[in-house]
Amino acid sequence: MTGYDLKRHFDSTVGHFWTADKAHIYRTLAQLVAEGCAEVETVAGAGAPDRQEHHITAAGRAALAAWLASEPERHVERDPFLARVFFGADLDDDGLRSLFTRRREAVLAQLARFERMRAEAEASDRGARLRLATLDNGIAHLRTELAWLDTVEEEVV
Amino acid sequence: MTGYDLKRHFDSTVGHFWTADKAHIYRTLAQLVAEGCAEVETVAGAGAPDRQEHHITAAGRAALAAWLASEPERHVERDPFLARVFFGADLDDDGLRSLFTRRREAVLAQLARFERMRAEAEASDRGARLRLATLDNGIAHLRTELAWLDTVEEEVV
DNA sequence: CGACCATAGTTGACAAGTCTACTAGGTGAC
DNA sequence: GTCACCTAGTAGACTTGTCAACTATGGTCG
Repeated sequence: MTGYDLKRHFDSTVGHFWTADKAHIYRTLAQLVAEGCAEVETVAGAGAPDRQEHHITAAGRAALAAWLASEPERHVERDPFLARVFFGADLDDDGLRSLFTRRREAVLAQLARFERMRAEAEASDRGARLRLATLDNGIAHLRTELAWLDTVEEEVV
Repeated sequence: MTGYDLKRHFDSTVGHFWTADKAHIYRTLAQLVAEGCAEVETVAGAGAPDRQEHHITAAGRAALAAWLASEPERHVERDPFLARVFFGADLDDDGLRSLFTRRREAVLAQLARFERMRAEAEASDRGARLRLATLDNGIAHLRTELAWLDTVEEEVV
């Protein structure tokens, strides 16, 4: 893929568990090439600028395999919504209700996007099933978030 | 609180949705004081080093209120476990099973910690109920993760 | 014809956050 | 008595990631 392709993939398919800035993508690609994990092939663009297509090398595959088998790095949690709930007592009733309402709307919108993607997806082989499973993970957590919002709004507001 | 107190609170009560490095905490406190959002009071330590107790100022309360009412920043997701699942087709069966098993163990351990905290907690006033709600949010998502793991392991492995 | 949009990529300056090592006093174990 | 650990805080170097601006080319819309 090119950096541009990668950016689009990050924004669409894996965006719910991994985001990336394009400046970061291009710099990381350059680093991967410098490390011998990827190779670049310049392809003349058809009615568009030239594309710098990046291909994984044998060394890159080995590095990927090592990373896949390694212990997942501890995920740094940082949820600005929950942080607001934590200090929610400093909000008035309207502010608190608004906080929950906006959250619900954002979750519902995200859920609708995911379910549309889910409907269009195919679980042809194991790889596709696993990629689909990450989407199902997102959907399951969004539904949990909605159920939790229901309980909290009933109990607290 | 002192930076030291804050570090302990981050690690215990809010760690599941907001982590912090102590170097970062001390620097942020210094910045808050420089901005007039906090004041420092040096308290002689009782059988321990002096404590730099930080107290919120009126300006700090105003900034907190503004932040509470503001739109929650878009949370940057970055989940190293789901990233591995996404590329899981490049793992052999044992590797994939091990990935899920280790995840399940980590989730169960975290869930046990949260449920112990939940049992010890009291929902005395609205503030306490809201803080408890953030814990319940963590518990709900951990249970969802376990249920999802069950489904995935049945379907894919 | 000009405005705007999509493709494709680059760069500098920053902000955010982490790692490591350090100072320094008091407590408890062996 | 010395070693490890807890409290409490500081500081430099570093990595990571973001923002904003920039260069290009070609196509569509009014």
